[in-house]
Formats: sequence, C-alpha cells, structure tokens
Amino acid sequence: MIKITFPDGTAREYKNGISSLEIAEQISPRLAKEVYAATVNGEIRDLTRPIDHDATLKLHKWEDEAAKHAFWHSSAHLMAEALESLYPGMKFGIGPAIENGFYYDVDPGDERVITEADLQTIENRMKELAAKNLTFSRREVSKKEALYIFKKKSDEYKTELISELADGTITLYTQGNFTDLCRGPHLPSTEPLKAIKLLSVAGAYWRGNEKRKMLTRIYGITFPKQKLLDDYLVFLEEAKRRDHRRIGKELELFTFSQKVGMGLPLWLPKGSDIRQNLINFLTGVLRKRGYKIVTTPHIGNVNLYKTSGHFEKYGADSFQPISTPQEGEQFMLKPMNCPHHCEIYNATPHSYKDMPLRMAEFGTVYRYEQSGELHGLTRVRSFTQDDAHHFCRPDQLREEFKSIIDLILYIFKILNFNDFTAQISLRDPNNKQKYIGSDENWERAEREIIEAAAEKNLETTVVTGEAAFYGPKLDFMVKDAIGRKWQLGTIQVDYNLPERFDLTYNGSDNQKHRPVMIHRTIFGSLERFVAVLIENTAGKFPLWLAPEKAVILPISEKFNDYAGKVLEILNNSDICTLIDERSEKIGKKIRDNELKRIPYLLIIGEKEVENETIAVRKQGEGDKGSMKIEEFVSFINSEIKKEIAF
RNA sequence: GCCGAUGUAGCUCAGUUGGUCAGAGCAGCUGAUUUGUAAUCUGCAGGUCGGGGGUUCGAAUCCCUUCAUCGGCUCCA
Repeated sequence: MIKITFPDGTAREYKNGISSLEIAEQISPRLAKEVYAATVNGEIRDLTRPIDHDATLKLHKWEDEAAKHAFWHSSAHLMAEALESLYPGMKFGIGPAIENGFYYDVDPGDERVITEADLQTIENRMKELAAKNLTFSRREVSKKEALYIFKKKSDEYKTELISELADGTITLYTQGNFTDLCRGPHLPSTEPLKAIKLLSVAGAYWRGNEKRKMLTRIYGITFPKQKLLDDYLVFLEEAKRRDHRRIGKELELFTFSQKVGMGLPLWLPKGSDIRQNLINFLTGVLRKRGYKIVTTPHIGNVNLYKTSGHFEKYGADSFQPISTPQEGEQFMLKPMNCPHHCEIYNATPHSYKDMPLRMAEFGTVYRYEQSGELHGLTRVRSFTQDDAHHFCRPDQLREEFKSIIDLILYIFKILNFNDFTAQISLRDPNNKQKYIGSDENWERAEREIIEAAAEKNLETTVVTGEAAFYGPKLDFMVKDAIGRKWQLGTIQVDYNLPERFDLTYNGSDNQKHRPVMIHRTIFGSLERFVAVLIENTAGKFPLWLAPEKAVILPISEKFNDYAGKVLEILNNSDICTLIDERSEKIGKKIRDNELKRIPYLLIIGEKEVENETIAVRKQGEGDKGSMKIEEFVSFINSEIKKEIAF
C-alpha cells in the first residue's frame, strides 16, 4: 500500500501502482471525467502513470493551467496524426501547447503548401480520429532506439532534437498510428478532444533561427465542450472590434498613407488631442517630481552614435545616414534620445550636491523596422518616447530606481492598467559579444535591478538574453485585445554610456566621479501607449483624455439658438464641445453620437430652453437628468480632477 | 526580411465556371420633415475593381510582376 496525500492535507491508502486516474475514479466517476493531468510529488504527469510510492497528489481540472497544457499538447499530437494521415511523408518539428491553444511546426515537403483553405479538412480528420477514442501511451526508450525510429521515418527535425537529448531521458508517446518524441504529459485518450478549431497557418523558422528552413506552423485550439469553443470564438470576434487599428479609423484618431510611407503614423486632430492630453498630464507629474524638460533635434551627427556605440551595433540596420551636399557631413535620424541627453549633461559642470539630475523629453525617434514587423501603432518606424534619463551618484542608484518603479505604478494605476507584468531582462551570459561594457558593470547593474525590484515587492519574471545592448532592464508589459504582450514602460541601468561620453561630476573630495545613468519611459511611446489604451477601453477614453467631452443635441432646429449659447459657454470653460445641428430625430442623433463615444450627450428642447438647463446623458449609461449649465461645467471639472488626482 | 493569405466607392461587404458584374448598406451631398433619449423619408453623387504587364474577340474574375495590408516567424537601441 502507498499513502497519497491530497492538497487539503487529507491522506488515504491505495494499492501500490495505482494511477492518478484510478484514484480520481474512486473519489467519483464524474471527477475522473473532468481531470486531465496530475501533479505527483510536484511533478506534472500523465493521469495513467502508476504511482509506486507515497506521494502528494493534485488532480488538475480544466481550470488549471496544467490541465489545459496537457489538453492542448495532446491536441497538437492529434493534429499531427491527422496531418500524417492526410499528407504522407510530412515531417514534424515541434508541437507545443501555448497560452491559448497549440501549434505544430511541420515541413510539408517542397512540393506541398498548406494554406488556410486546408484547415477545414485537417480539422475534420482530427474529429474523426478523436472520436476513435485513441489512448495515449508513454514509452521510455534509449537514445539509440529513438534515433533509429525517426531515422527510419527520415524525420530530420526529430533526429536533430533527439541527438541533443541525454540518453535515459527520452520518452515517446503514441496514439493510433502516430508516435512522437515527447516529454508529456498527455491525456489518457483523445476522447475529451471534442471541440476543435484550427485557427491559422504561418511560417516559422526551424528552431527560431532565420538562417534555417522555414516550416509551416499551424495554430489551433480545442476545448472539452463545444460551448467553451463557441465562447472563445465570440471573444476573438469581440477582440477584433477592439482592435486599435479599427477604432483608430472609426473614431478618426490616426491613419497611415502609402505615400508618406509604411509605419509612419499620421495623427488626425482627435488623436493628436489625446496625445497632447497625455503629454500635458505627464509633464505636470514630472515637474512635481523634479524633472527638467529638454528638447533635442531629430537628427544627430553620425559621430554621436559612434561615441555611444549605437552605430557599431545598429548602424547597418538603421535608416542610413543623411549626407550634406557641401561639407560631406553625415547625420542620422535620431533612433533614441540618450546620446543627445548625455551631451546636454556635458554642457554644464555638475556637483555631487546637484545629483540626481532628471532630464525628460517627449522625443520623436526613427527606427528602421523590417516591413513585416510593422503593426498598427504598436510597432512603427517613427514614434515619440516619453523618455527620461536620470544621472545619479552610485549611492543614489537604488533609491532612484525605486522611485521610478513608483512613478510607473502610479501612472498605470491612474490609467487603470491593472493587468500588467513586470519582466527583468538580463544579458545572455553565453553571448557576451552582443553587449558593450565590462563584466563588472553588467553584474553591478543586474544586481541593482533585481534588488530594487525585490525591495519594491514587485512580482517579476526574469529573462536572460533580453537586455538592451548597453544594460539590463526592467520592463512593464501590457496585453492588447487578443492577448499579445507589448512592452510599455522600461527602466534601464546603464554604466556604459557615462563612460563613453565621459560624464563626470565633482565629488565632495573635489575629484571627478562617474555618474550612473538610468534610462526610463513610462508610456514607452505615445503611439504604442495610445494603441494599448484604445484596446483596453474599446475607444471609451476616460473623460480627461477624451478629445471631445460633450456634444449638444437640439431636439429640433428651433432650439439651435439656445444650443449655440450653451456651446459657447462650454467651450469658453475649456470643455471641448460639439453640436449636432442636423435635422435628424433625436433618437438618430443619440445613436450616432453614442457610437462616436463622446462621453456626454447634452439634449436640448423646449423644457431646457425654458429652464435654462441641459438634459445630460452619459455615454453608455443613459439619461442622468437635467442640470444648469454652470452645474455641468463644475461637474465635468470635478470628474476630471477625480480621474487624474495627484 | 521570411512563409501564407488578402486588396472591389470614405467605411463594411456582394460579385457563380472570364461575356449588361461594376453592385448593396452605412457615411456624404439634396429636398421634405421639426422631431424628447440608440437608425424618418426622397433624390443625387462616389470606383481606370491596389499599381504595372500579359493571355483572350472579351479580364474585377486567368497568369506574371510590383506595392500595401493581415496572421505568424525573425528582429525590437
């Protein structure tokens, strides 16, 4: 007998060799149908694997990530089986579960192309196979045997993977006629894979290396119930409606022009208003926190970037230098503001007493992004960073860094960005030539970031190889409508640029000392920030950000005069207001202006003229009753003040 | 940049196998209506069907090429 301890602390005895699934069945047959994986002594395993020692056991139902993972991973294998039966000779790369569903990278052979038109066929075959209730069976094999099996299939991708694995750790999973190299875990059988949807095909380089062959990646998702799949598809449809590219067009916020060039956003008046509101708001916050605002040109001499090291690192992949007609000088479009700011630092002498120095600029920068990388406002070739650089003494670094974390959290809170993640990006220690600066500087900087984040109790994930080339960073990521993560705020510790630009300050010992530099943004860029804001709010901006606060809707043209008076009062009170004087019925006017997401609709008819009031309707909420005009003005002002109280 | 898909009026989309296939709704402009909380009615105007080349008696439709966009990959100072 073995003793199994459950998460609630209770323990029961079972016969040795019992599987998690059998335990679930003994608890309740219904439970057995709802579990998809088990954690045995901390290790996630197949439900069908026997347990031969005392253990803790957690059974995973659909709600657990571990269950979804096994479910989707098994789905990937099912898809592979379907593919192999439909397209004999197809070769397989990797097929993991991902955050939402799964994919498989396949090489269909040079003659064959899998397109979205084929997805339905594959999906149908998957359903046929799943209905056969095929069991997934696990087998441990020697490296030699594994290589033999996949060489026989001439599956070079699998043999490459196997050749890198240690002998004794290799497992195969088989369902029906399909066997795959796999660590597992998997479902007991294909039976629960009922609702299946293949979503898209895309190209993906083998092992993520652009020098290697491009495989075909097929994305799909499955659910244990059709209802869950239907809900997911509805969610995707709704997400499409929140897409910032779509709302940007609908609400006339920004546009792109082929003539101007790809990735170069054109901000329309209303979009510009939102930008300006953000800039004004942030500028106010920054001034209170001791920042000095600076302004620098959009181009810089190529030598500036040679000094900073950017030219060596990115010169070939940047917009190429602009040459002057006469003197043979070369200028680059500014790809970042830091070198300019270093030179501003150098323009005046600095004392240790003046530190830290906080220098901010809404700086527009230009970066050459590969054409296939461009994406709405989130990835563009010209964008405005809410950039700042803190120059501080080494002993101030920790506090300075922590104050920036506070600032970012504060701004995110005001904007209701609650669903963000923080990521610490370190350099790849096996690939040091990608970075500039000494090991000592890097180690110091990485330690500072890790410790500062820890002191702020910030929940972070650590990723190696994602650092900037001059220093490690702490990034704040926010998701868009369909769950893609975008980096917004970033804080980067840099010991390298101060050396390259020979930045100094006089210490109390009257000696020259080297300051530490912190690069930071909060929004990241106004472009990306507005994009994420649009997707998070579905275009219903908070009042303080809305380009237009209210629209006046006269019930008939008889009331246009009074409406005009109200309009004047509101606009003179700095409440940007429109008027809809069309000879439409009030229902129509309300509908049209609701769809424009203007926060307040002010309806004016006979009663309002008589009482010198306005009938206030809040966008998305309906009638709020009437108010005096002055009352409305102070109401709006107090609402705005509440939103951006600081 | 790479793989795949898409590209028809300002927007959303119809256009079977190449032969009145250049259409609809919304938006716009007209005129009527003068309206009380999410769509009043009338009429008009709008497109060299992304650009270029080709096949054909004939191309939105087939082929080539190019540009852009979308989904990914790679990249992201």
